[in-house]
Amino acid sequence: MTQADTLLAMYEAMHDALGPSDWWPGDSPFEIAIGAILTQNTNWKNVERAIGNLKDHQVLTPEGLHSLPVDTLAELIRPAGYYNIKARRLRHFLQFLCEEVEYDLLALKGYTLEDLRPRILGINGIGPETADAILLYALDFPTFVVDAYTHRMMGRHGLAYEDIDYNELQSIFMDALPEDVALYNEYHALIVRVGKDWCKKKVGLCETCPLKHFLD
DNA sequence: CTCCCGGCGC
DNA sequence: GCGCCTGGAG
Repeated sequence: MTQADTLLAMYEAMHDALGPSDWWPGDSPFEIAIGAILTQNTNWKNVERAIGNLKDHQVLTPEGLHSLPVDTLAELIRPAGYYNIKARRLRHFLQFLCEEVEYDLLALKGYTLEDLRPRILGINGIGPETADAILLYALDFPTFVVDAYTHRMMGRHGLAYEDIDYNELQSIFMDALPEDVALYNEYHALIVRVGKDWCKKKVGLCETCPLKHFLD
């Protein structure tokens, strides 16, 4: 069985067990992008509270959010944690949107992935995972999102060494899988779901895991 | 107490 | 490479 066959079979196993994920949760591409920044090392439930606050104050638009003083923004996103840092990170992203496309997020779809990804990574506060989440889930670019769950799951299955870096792990998936936005979208979603419920940090609940047949 | 769909600055 | 940022749930 080749690496590609294994990764595709793992996808099938997770999808058969869990069904479609319908990701990313969010009512608009802009909301998805904001959620990607707010969820950095943070439980999604807390992000939902923060986004709810932004909606309640009717500022979940690029111009509306950018018009807020940073302290006001921080207070609104407080439930998401790291609120002072994240308020600044959101403003860096909004500043980029303003300068690059005059707040028209979807205009970024006209860029090539190769051109746009480095620009997104150049925004202070947006690293590779957040950048790829925005590119894939908000803008439909075919880039694979790697996160802590991906590292853990691949490590425990002997498919990646422990200190593999982001780009290497991303390449394992992108070299093996067909370039398919819907597949990348659902694959990462399934990894997160398995990571939360089975492939936990301290101990994996391997006995009941959808991927148990892929252990040595 | 640990963990959470990380990233930065030192 | 390490400390820091932070609230909320379990």
